[in-house]
This record gives sequence, structure tokens and C-alpha cells, in this order.
Amino acid sequence: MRAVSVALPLPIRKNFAYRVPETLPLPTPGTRVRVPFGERVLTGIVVPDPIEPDGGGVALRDVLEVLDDEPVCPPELLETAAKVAHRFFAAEGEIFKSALPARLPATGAVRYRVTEKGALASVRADPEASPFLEALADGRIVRLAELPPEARPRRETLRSLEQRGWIRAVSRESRDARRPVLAYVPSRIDAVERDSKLGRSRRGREALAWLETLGRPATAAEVRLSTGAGTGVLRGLAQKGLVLTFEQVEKDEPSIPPPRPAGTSDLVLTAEQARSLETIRSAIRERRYLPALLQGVTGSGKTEIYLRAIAAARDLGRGSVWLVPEIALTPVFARQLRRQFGDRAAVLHSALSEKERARAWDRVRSGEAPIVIGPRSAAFAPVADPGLFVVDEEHDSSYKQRESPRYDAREVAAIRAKALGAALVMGSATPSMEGYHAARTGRMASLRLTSRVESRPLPRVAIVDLRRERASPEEKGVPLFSAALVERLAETFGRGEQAILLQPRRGFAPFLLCRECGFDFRCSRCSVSRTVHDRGRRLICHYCGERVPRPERCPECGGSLLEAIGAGTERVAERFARLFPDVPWTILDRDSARRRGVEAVVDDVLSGRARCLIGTQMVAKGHDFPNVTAVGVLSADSILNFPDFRAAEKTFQLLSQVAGRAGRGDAPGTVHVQTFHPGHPAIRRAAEHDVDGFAADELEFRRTFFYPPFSELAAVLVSSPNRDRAEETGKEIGRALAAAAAGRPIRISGPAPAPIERLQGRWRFQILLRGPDRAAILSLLEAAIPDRPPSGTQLAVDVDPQDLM
DNA sequence: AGCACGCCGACT
DNA sequence: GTCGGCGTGCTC
Repeated sequence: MRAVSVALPLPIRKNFAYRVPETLPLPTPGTRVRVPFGERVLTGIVVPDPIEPDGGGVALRDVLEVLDDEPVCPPELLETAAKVAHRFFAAEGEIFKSALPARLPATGAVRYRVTEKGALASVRADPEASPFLEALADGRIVRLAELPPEARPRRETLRSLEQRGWIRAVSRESRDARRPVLAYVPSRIDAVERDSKLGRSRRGREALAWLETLGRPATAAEVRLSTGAGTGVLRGLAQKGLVLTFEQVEKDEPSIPPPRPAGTSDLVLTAEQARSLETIRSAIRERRYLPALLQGVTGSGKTEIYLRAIAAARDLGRGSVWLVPEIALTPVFARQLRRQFGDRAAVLHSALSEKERARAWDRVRSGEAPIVIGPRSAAFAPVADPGLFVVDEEHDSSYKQRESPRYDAREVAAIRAKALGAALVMGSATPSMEGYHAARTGRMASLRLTSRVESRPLPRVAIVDLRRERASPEEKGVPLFSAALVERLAETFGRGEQAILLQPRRGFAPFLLCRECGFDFRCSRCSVSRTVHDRGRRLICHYCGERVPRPERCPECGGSLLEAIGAGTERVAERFARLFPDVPWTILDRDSARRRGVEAVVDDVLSGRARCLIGTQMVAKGHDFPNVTAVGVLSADSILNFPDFRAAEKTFQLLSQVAGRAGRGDAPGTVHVQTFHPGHPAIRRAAEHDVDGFAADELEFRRTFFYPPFSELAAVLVSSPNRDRAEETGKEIGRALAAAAAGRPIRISGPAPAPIERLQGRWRFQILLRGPDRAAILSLLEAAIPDRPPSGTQLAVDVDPQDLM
């Protein structure tokens, strides 16, 4: 039987089989098809799964339309998608949706048309079907929803009509201009057999003869015009196998490749750079999988290595994929790529419109642009023969998608590099513990850049112990700016230089407190307190986004002594303005980025319109501000206190990164890190610029508590509006997991309330799986996680979670 | 995910 | 009496 397996963009971990009618060309794996799914029409990707001959016991429905004459997805990517889906316990169709954004649209409700057979048979239709068949009379095409209820057959009846061939699902209304046209071509068949089959049909004989002389497919309209044979005759020929019928699809306009010769920069590489580059280059040349950790501080010349390696791959006839974290940073690197590689480089960016994305994808797939830069989803770029995958800022957790499908772009790059014999270069100044450990134990090559290219000295970092700091009366016991920091800032501004202040929390204050009863104005739907925003005028829940005006009185006790506790960027700015009334400042955080755009804020600093940049994590990433010589971290503790096993790692990375923002060509910068935990290794080691020291401490901790990289991790999250139901279901799944784990070295903890116990009105319970080997964890999940979540609950499985909130 | 089917409240 | 709520089941 002509049938194909189709991956549909749904959160269902299986693919669906469809019959391909004779009127359509058999789509090869990787092409998009439009199919009926229930009463909806969906777009899916044909995948090379085997089809059970009996259709697995289910009646197959027909493919409605084949959308591409050439696969949008090369075989290598089909394989990758299947592996990624399995690896992250995700639905294959959802992986495709991430890879091909906007090209798998749902296209509305199924429309039905009566067939000739159905029209003839309709007199004998059972009473339930006849009103429906009447509605379809005269070739009308209808959706169920537009029919009066009494004409709507039950699902079962509808399917049976379809299976008997009385009705057919069609993808669009017939007058749609873009509807594919049927075309006919004579089949290869020997003359004797043909003659016997043709029999007495004069028109058929004429039509066939004409088609044979024409030598190309012709539409029914053309046949009628030339020979007078109508569609009926052609259909007859098709049924006897004398002509083949297919739908002509409109062609994509071919892309024009204007490749431009690319120059290489003439910077002289350091010896370390040259060695690293040569290691990468030889792997690309030998088509050898080379996972490598490229470790070097900001300014050590990692970017130059990426660019040269990309050029080396190009010279060897291979493409490259360059991944950057999900920040507004892509344009910066994209410009560099464009400068060097011209139109051979493509940007796959989430800010592109649907059309631009589709166009970029096609340019990459056609080979016109074999060099790609982009965030997470660019890991799936259809580069024909990538010789190099670069993962810049390898430690950045945004490579892991937080929503379904929860895949990790780093892993996608690794899977592809392995399959293709390519170099995988993971770059970072502050590697993830996974990367660091892999390089240490030889599972990755270790490439180190120890000297800074312009030998800019590392900044001096001072740890300020907030426990010894006196708060001013207005600070009510919690100092925000230490004396040392104020002094240093005054110096900096006095010299006409600029400063960055990091406060990893947006808004005015983390919460509002009723001084009379202690109520903390929790979100009505989440188990967190709302954050005070807009200098105290509003309360916003950072988890569900709900916003309310700041109340005048406590809803619990009616008291009116309400106080905003703690500080976010807004309050830091307010205090700063009081300390330095003449120094213009600006804020960079998610709120200001949304309101004004990152570029505008950055420009304020670069132009000097703002002399102090106050912000969250965002100030630490990417942008280089040449005139910034002082950095202050107002509180290093907020991330450290997160209930997450990676809290120390994240703190270390953030501090190291923001410290790298201080200092210019000549003078070293200074960094003040304020903390209540001055002895904490993450803070101490960051102050000493000691990655190895930090890694040693942290890996010790990870080993002791059996966390990655010493274990594989998966989290199962059960949620429900009903707390008991969430907990009960959690326990059930926990039992199923435990049963499946019998005899295996897998630790199951929980269900326990998730760190954020309630989110958007749903109670959340978490089960954690830890084991030495990934396959065992996956098979456990396979065995114990039901296809459908038990009623009233939702299930989310996160393999390799980046945090456990 | 989204759509149809099915069993219990506020309206003509 | 019916319209409609969203709980639950299924989709090749």
C-alpha cells in the first residue's frame, strides 16, 4: 500500500500513518504533507518510519496534499530529529516544529466532498448519513461546523463513510486559486497490454495517443482542449493504469546564489590560538568527530578562532553552524560573519518574520548559504555537510528549551557532529561543570587560551562583607551601597569614567510586607510573593505576570503600614540618584528592554548619555563598554540562594562575566562584590578568577550528592489545580517508576512539592530521577510515564533539566 | 494541542 | 424545557 508515516506538530509521542492516494506523488521522507487529523487539517513532515502492512490495525486516512517537490528536511536532519525526540522524551513532531518554525501551520477544519461512488450509493445510505450526504449534493464542499446539527453525522459514521470511499476529505475549497491542478502522463506499459486494456474506448485511445506525442504531463483542461476527452475518460485511463495522475505543485522560485569572495582577517594568531585552530581544522579535514572545549576569558580570542575555523571548513567544502545564547547578541556576530562570508552566511533568528525565516531556511538548504548563525533552534539548520558546530558561551542555560519540546541545542549539535564527522567547539570563559568535567576526563579535547590577546590585565575584585556594613537610617538595616562601593564610584565618575551596577532582580522591591500582620502579598495563583514595580505603584507576579495596583491596606488585617522590602533595579536606581544626583544613569533589564529595546539602552551608555548602567544579568552579557572601569555587584546572594543544585555555578559564572566588563585597554578595572557570604567558594573563586579552583570545589559537591556531571538527571512534574490530585498522581507515577526501576541503580526522589509549589493556579509536585546512565532513565520513563496524563493533571518530563523550579 | 462528545446549571 | 459549562477521550 502507498502509505507514509507523518510527524505532526503535537505533544503526542508518536507518528501517524496515512495512505497516499494515487492522485498524489509518493512523498519522500522530509517533505511536508497536509493531512486530516480528527476534524482538523494539519501540516506534518513525512518521516522514514516503517509502516506496518496492516496499518497497525487502524484504518488509514488519505494524505490531502503534498506541499514540496523536494524535501524541506534532509535525511540527516530526520535522523537527528528522531534521536533528539528520543533523547529528551519529546514528541518528534514538536522537534520539527522547533526546527522549522512557521512552516508547519494548522490549516483549519477538514472539508468533505462526496465521491461519485458516494453519490450513486447515497440512496441506500442509512438514515443517519443521508442528511449529511444531501448536504454534500451537487459537489458542495462542507465543514462539519457549518452544517446544522441534525446533518452532522457521528464520528463513527463519518469515518465509515470515508472508509467506504463515499466521501473524501479535501484540503481546501475547490475555488482556491492555489489549489494544485491534476496532471496526467502516460504510464510505461507494453503496446499489447495497452491495447487490450483500451478496448473499444475511442476517446481514451485518442487522449492517450495525444499525451504520448506531447511528452510531458498535461492538465485535464489541456487534454479536453486538444482531444475533446473529458475528465471522465482520463479517470478511466487512470483506473486501468494507462495514465498516471498527480497533482502539479507550484514551484518555489529558484534562489539566486551571489557568492562573494571572502577575505580572512590578517590578525596574527597567538601560539595557543594557532594550535587550537589546527586541532579543529584537522578534525574537519579528516571528517572526524571532535568534541572540544575551548576555554578562555573574555578577550582571549575565541571569536577569532570561530571565524577562522568557519573559513577552514568552507575551504574544505564544508559548512558551519554557530550557536549563540538567546540574547540580543546575534546581530553583533552576524555582522562579523556577513563581513567575512557575505551572502554565504545566513542568520536564523527568532526576530525574523515567518517569511524571512522560511527564506533563510531555503537558502541554507539549497546550499546557497552553508554558514549559519543563530540561537538554540539554529542547531537544526539544514546545512548540507557541516564540518563545524560552534557553541559559544557553552555554559548558558538558554540552550535548553524550558517549554516543550525540552531539548538542548548543545546536545543537538553534538548528535549531528557525531553523525557527520564534524568538529564541535564549545566555547566559554566559565565552562559548565559538564563541559569542564568532560574536558578533564578526556571525553572532550581541552583547548585553552590562557593569555588575553591585548594582554589586558584582569580586574581587581574586592569582596565586601555586608554583615559588617552599616546601613543608613533610611536603608532600615539593609545596606544597599557599601561605603567602599560609594567611594569607588565617586572616584570613577570624578575621572569621567563609567560604571556598571549589577542587581539580579528587576522591579522596585521583591515584596511588600504588612508591618502589622506580616502578610506578604502573595500572588493569587502562584506560591510566590508579588514584586513591587513602578516605584511602588504596582505589584506584579514574576511567574504568571498578573499585575495589580498596590493596595492601600493589608487585605488580611486591614493595616496600612505596608513596606516594600529589599531592592530591585528600580530601587537601586532611586538610591543611586540620591547618592550621585549629577550622574545620569539608565536601567537595563527585561522591563526596560521590552519598553525601549536593548540597543537603545546600550547606546545610551556607549554615547555617554548615561554614565552608570544599572541592571540585571543582562548587563553581564555580550556588550563591551570601553569606558566602564568600575563594576559593583550590589548583591551576589540572590542567585546563590536559589533552591537549585546549579546555584553556585550560576553565581560563579555571573560574577566572572560581569567582572569581565570592567577595565579598558590600559587600566585594570575594579569590581566590588557585596555579599552576606564572603566565604562562599563561588564568590571567592570568582574574585580570584580561579575557574579551576571553583570547578574543583563544585565537582566535589556534585560527586558527593550525585548530581550532574556525575549522574544523569530527569525531572517529572505533575501539576493540577487540585493539590491532592497532583500529589496522588505524583505518588502513582512514583510507584510506577520504582517498579520499573527494580534492580537498576536509579535513585527516585519524591514526589515532593516543587520549589514553586503553585504556579498559575496549579499545584506542582516533582519527582527526580538520578542514575549513572541515560538509557536506563529513558527506559524507565518509557515504561512508567503514561501516554496521556491522568485526568485533571498535566505531566511534564524534563530530561537534563537546567533548573528545578 | 484542539476538537467533538457527554453529563450537570441559568435562562427563554 | 433548552443552551452551554468545561471534564475526558481521541486523533493514523
